[in-house]
Amino acid sequence: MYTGYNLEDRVFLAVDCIIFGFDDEDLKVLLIKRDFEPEKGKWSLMGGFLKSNETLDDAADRILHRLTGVHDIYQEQLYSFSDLDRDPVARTISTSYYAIINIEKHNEELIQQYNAQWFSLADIPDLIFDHNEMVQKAIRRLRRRTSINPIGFELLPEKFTMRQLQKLYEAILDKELDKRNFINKINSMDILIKLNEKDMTSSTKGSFLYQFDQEKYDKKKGDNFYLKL
Amino acid sequence: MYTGYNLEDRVFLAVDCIIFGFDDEDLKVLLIKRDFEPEKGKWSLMGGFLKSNETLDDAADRILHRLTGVHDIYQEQLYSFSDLDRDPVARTISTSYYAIINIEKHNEELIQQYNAQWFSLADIPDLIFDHNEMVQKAIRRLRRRTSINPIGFELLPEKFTMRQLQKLYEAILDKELDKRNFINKINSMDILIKLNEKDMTSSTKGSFLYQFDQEKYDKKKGDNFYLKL
DNA sequence: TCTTGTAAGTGTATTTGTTACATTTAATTA
DNA sequence: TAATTAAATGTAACAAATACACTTACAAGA
Repeated sequence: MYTGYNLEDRVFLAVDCIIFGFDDEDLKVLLIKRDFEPEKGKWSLMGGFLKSNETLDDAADRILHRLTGVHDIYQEQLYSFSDLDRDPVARTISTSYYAIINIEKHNEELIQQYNAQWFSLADIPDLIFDHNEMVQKAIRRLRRRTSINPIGFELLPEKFTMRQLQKLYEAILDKELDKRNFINKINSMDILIKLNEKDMTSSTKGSFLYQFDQEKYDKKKGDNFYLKL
Repeated sequence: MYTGYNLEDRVFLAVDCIIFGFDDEDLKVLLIKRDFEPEKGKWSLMGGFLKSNETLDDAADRILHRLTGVHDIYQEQLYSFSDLDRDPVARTISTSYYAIINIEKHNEELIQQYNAQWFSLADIPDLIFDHNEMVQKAIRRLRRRTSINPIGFELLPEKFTMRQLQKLYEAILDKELDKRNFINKINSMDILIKLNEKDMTSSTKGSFLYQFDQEKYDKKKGDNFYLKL
């Protein structure tokens, strides 16, 4: 005899994704305008229900792919939300994930199909259910994670300037950083390759492009390096 | 018409609790010997199913209370585990929580009733399902949390010596600390009250007892003080 | 009562890391 | 060729973290 497995205790388990992107100025979140019930017409996170043949990670990846066309990007489970009345239709627990993607690489058609739009953190509208809470939690987590893991690179194009990287960190941490100190700290991590190429769009002089050195990073990962900005 | 709410997608949602305690020497975890199926006779975390009228936090509190007799102790959601075959009986997702309790304060009768036992971290046996993974994740989280939040005090009796506190941190972080540096750091946080009382059991000289100053701590909490040990 | 043993209690110098800060360079455009 | 714009670069002052050794209080036993 099995204890506890009462069919009436089963619940819907949703997965909602906070998708972060960066556009050279601002950190942004991708939201969809719902054209289905409940809360049709309101903004919300992209989400879906866990299927019986997939894990939560799978579901998050599927949901993200459906909206952006990309797979296998940085993604992390955030928290499971379970307020009794969080979903008015049925008792639904939601496990939230946050993902960070290169804003240039998503599939524009899909985004339009879902009436999706990028919102700067400062302009996030009222979302359905507890989605605003999820976004806030994701921002806090992303900030903390940034000091431990150099995940920021996922948000930039393959080649980027120091200035872009600094702008990104400033957007994530929501504070200004000193240019020289920033460069020194980044260089001391020793996980970037300085290219013999310049980006000429930003100034007449041009600024050197850098690339993330995955190999070096993988070697150092174990050392648990902490980047204090 | 509602999208996605298909009854067959519903799952069992379990809550499993990693319960930490400290006995002056070692950090320990409370495990139960299952006298019910599945995996009867094996060691596991205390757990249960989420009921329709409670949140995950509620469920974690209920489960913890059932085993230890205590309510309202430090407790935090850890992670939701969802491997397809993690539970052989039925598709079950488990949200794990970890709790830290004063090892002296639990209800001994309840513990015996559940065939529960405290295990040092080094001696944790094979557990059912993915419970070992949960415990490992909880340990990592507890270690990280310790440097941000002085949650360690929850594990000690109300009055404690500096040496006990140091032993506790050494057990949590699994490394030796310098006595003088430790005391200086703890004092610099300024959240302890030094009592005019000594504990005479540890030495002939006796060592002063301290108490956690909840009021001072609450005031400082906002400053997000970081304790690097 | 004096010697011995045990853990408690205490401060500083050195090293390391963090911050603050200003000038020169390279190229384009007027 | 002068003016403009952003890029690139190094150091000194300050703060924080670490390493480290001797004295004190008391009890127990000689």
